[in-house]
Amino acid sequence: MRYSIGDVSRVLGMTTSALHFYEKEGIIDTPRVESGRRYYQEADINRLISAKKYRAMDVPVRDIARQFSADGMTGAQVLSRMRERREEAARRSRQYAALAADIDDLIARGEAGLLHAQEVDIRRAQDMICLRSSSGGRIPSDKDEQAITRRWLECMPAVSIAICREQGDARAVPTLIVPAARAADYGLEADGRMARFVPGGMALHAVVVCGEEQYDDPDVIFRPVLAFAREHRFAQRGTMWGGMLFVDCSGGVRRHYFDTYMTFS
Amino acid sequence: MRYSIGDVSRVLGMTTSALHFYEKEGIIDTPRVESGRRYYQEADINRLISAKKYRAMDVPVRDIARQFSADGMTGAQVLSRMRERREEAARRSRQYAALAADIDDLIARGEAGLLHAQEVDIRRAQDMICLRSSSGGRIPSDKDEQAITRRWLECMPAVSIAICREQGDARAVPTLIVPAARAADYGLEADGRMARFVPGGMALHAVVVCGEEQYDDPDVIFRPVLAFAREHRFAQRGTMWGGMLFVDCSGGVRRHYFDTYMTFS
DNA sequence: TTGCTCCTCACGTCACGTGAGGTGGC
DNA sequence: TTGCTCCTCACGTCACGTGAGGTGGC
Repeated sequence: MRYSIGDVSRVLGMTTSALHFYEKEGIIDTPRVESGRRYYQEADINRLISAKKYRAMDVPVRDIARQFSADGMTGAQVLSRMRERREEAARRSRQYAALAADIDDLIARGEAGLLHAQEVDIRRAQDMICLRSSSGGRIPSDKDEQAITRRWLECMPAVSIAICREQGDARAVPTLIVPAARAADYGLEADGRMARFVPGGMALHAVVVCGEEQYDDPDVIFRPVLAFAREHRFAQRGTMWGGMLFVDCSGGVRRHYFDTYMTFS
Repeated sequence: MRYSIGDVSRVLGMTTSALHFYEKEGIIDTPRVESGRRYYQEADINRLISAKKYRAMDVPVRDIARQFSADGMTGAQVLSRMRERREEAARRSRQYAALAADIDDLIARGEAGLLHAQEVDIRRAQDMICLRSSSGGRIPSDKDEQAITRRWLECMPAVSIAICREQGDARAVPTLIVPAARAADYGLEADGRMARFVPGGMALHAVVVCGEEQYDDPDVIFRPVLAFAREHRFAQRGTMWGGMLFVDCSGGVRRHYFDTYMTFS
C-alpha cells in the first residue's frame, strides 16, 4: 500500500508541514516517486503513529527520533522512559487540579467582592499565614529572606499579595498571605519571624476599592473596617489584613480590590 | 523603596532577561537611574507578581499586558478570564490523569511482555473494539473512514496499533484496537462495520517478538498461539488479535513486541 | 484549461535563555 | 585594581504554521 501525504495528513491529524518536519528530524525517511512526491508505506505509518503516541506523552521530537534510529533504545529503556512520562503526567495532573482549585477560590472571593464592594459585614475569617520582610517592603533586601519570599511566590495563586497590620504596628506593611489550610499543601509554615500565624475568628470584613495611593499609605484599605469599629465600638484583636483580589484597569484608572478583615475581641 | 533588577529577579524567581522581556511587552515601564540602570518600586513589584500569577494560569504575556494597560479590563472581565483559565486547568488535569492511567497500562503490559516474551499461556482476554479499513491497510482510502480513523488516533495511547484476524478471514489485517472499557471514556464505539466488537474470554496468549516481516505477512504474530492451539487441540472462536507494545530499536534491528490473544471455545 | 495536490524555501510564533562585548560603582 | 552588577543587541530554542511561488497529473 502506498499513501499520499494528503491521506496521511488527514488520517493522522497532522499537517503536511508537520510531516515534512518529522522527516527532516529523521523520524521517517520517506521515499519519492519520480516527480518528487512522497509516498508512505505501512512501516512509515506505524512509525508516525508511534511518534504521535510519544508526542501525546510529551516526549520531545528529537528524543523520539533517537529512540527510533538504527541504534535506538532497548525495550527496557523505552519502558523506563514511559515510567518517567507517567510520573510527569501524574505530576501535571495534580498541579493543574491544585491550580483549578486555587483559581476557584480566587473567583469566589472576586465575585463576592464585585457584588459587595465597600460594604462592611461580620463574618468568620480563616486562619492565615502572613509573610513580611524585615526591611518593610514586599521585597526583602536580605538574601535569606529573599529566598523564603521566592518560595512563597512559587505557590501562587494560593499565595496572594496582601497588606497586614499587627496590633501595635505604627502602620500597615505590604506582605504576602496564604490560608493556613492551603499552606500545608505547599509546605509553607509560620516560623514566628518572617512568616507569622494570623488566627482567624469573628471579624469585621469589607471589600475595599482603592487606587495607587495604597502604595504610599497602605492603611487606606483598613478605613472602612476601622470606621465601622469606631462607630460600633469593636476593639481590634490580633492582625488586620487585606488580600488583593484583582485590579480593574478599565477607563484609564487602576482600582485595586482588597478583601479586608479585622478580628475583634 | 527602590529595588535593583537583581533583587527582583532573585525574589520573583525570574531571570533578568525575563524582566527585560516583560518590560518590552509593556507589562511594566521601568524607570532608570542616570547611569541607565533600572529600578523597581512597590507598584512594579505588584504588577510583576500579578503577571506571574496569571502566567501560572497560562494566560499569554500579551494578554496580561493588555489586561494591565491604561484601558485594560474591568473586574468582571478579569473574573471571566479566570473562569476560562479554571476550566482549562480542570480540563488539563483530567487529560493528564487519563494519560497517566493509559501509560500505566502500557507499562504494565510492556513489563509483562519483556519478562515472558515468546511463552504461551492461558488467560482471560478483555473485551476489545477493533477498527479496520475496507481497503485493508491501516490507513483507509475512503474519506469517511479516514475521518473515523483520525478520531481513533486522537485517543492514543489508549488506542493501540494492532493486527486482527477474524474467524474466516484469509489473512490478518493491520488495525487499531482499544479496550472496550476505555472506549466508552473516549466516545468510541463498535458500529459493526469499521469498528467491530471483539468479545473477551478465556484465550491463548503470547507476547511475540518479530521484525519487519510483519508488514508483508501480519500472520507471523499469531504463529506461537496457533502452534500451541494445534498441538493441544484448541479451536479458535471469534477474533485473534495482537496489540503492539513497543519497538526495540537497539543494535540495528527493529524488534516489534505484540501482545497476542486467541479466544477459544 | 481548470482544480487540486504537492513541492521547496523562508520567515513567523512564543516566552524567554544565552552569550558577546562593554560600562559603572565599590 | 578587582569583582560584581548591570547594560544592549543578536541569535537560539521548540514544534511546527503560514505564505510565496512554482510544478505535475487528471
